[in-house]
Amino acid sequence: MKKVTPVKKCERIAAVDLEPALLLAAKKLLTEEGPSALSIRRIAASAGVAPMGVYNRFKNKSGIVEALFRQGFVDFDAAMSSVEFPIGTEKNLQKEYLKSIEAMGMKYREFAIQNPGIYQLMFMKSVPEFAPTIDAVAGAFNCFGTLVERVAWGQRAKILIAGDPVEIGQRVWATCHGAASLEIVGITKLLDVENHFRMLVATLFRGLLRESK
Amino acid sequence: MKKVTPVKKCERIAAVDLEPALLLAAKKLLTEEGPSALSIRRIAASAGVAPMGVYNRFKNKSGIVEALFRQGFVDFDAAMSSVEFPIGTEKNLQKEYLKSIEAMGMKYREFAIQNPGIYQLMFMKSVPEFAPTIDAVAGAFNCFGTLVERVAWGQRAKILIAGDPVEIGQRVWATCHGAASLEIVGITKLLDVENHFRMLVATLFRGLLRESK
DNA sequence: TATAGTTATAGAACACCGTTCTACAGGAAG
DNA sequence: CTTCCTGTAGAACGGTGTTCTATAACTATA
Repeated sequence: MKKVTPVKKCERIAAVDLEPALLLAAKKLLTEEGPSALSIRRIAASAGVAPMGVYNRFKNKSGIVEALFRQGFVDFDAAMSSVEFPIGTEKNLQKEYLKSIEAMGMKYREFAIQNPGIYQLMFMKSVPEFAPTIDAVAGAFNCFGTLVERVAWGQRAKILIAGDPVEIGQRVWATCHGAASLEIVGITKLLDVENHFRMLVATLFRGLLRESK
Repeated sequence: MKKVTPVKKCERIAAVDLEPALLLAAKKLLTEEGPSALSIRRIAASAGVAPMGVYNRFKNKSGIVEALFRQGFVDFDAAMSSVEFPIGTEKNLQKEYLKSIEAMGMKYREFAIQNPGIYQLMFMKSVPEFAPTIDAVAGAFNCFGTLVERVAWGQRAKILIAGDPVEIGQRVWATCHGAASLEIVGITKLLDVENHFRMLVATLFRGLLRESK
């Protein structure tokens, strides 16, 4: 038995690239049937492979779930960053600023409503046996930076009250998350939930305004 | 085979009353080890009985989980209702009102922090295979009434802005839930989370004030 | 090209899960 | 005492995550 220099995994090219197929199948199961349908056997079967096919690409179930978790935050960040933001010192700056904030809020809700399975995985521990690694959590907090920057921008423009922009950003996040998550799990009697969300964000920012109007 | 009038279950007295013991064991498991530890076998073993002992008292797993769910809302309602509320038309009424609102908010957070397992069961679908019956959901919405009443009270006292008190109450609930749930799942970098919660509620109610101050 | 070595695969196996079935023990009613 | 019913324990079934085993396929070297 002679020792042999091992061959790198990535040098090998699979006939079909399984990893994306597995992730797609997992996302589909999570979205369409919820967390309890997210099993190794079903993911593998849905991708047309044996359960071991999952373990060959990922360490274990937490591994593939974490891949969904990370991709979720990438998509989430893209959605949030896509919202336009006032650039210069225009006329009616405060009005423009609040309009963009409202748009961010509505974009937040849109992401949550359109991706409830992923959203619950990201923010609501919906897969009980899964806990993200500290590395994945750090990646998740990156998206938070965009929000903090926009809060700080509003403070520099003398629109918002003073204070730690991280703490104030967390107030905004908590507010959006509260409404979105209650809506996802169906804890509401309201008919027009979209308008409720809009009003909630508006109320919070009325409370955050430097000058009362 | 003659038809016999059946004996009522409750006429029989068990040596030890198993139902409370099972519920206690279930709550303990949920609190100390999380939703994935909440299994029929472990609940039964923890109460010193075979798995069938659970099925004799409850229809199935959802049955015992729903009992936890219902009891959670009873305890939650008691906690919320325990917060003092200004009664008459005192001096500094607005100040007193806002103080009691802040106290309610902090009580909300206290309940969530001290009963994270139950809280997640109640508001975050933490047990994937469990969905409360419409009857249990109706019971859950009862606690919401207290909040709505206090919002309406603030409107009558000309402290808060006008609007549907149910919708405004939902804004308050969503805000508290957002901060509490993010704290429970650990999505925050803040050091003083308690103060953050207090500031958030204060911000929301600054936005809900009729007269800007 | 032929052979050796490494990898990915399928499938069985293990311990756990919720649930159901079966057989048995014990008390209540006639 | 006999009959009936209830609550019990334990096995069993199909599901879960995970590991092990044997085989097939592919890469690298002689």
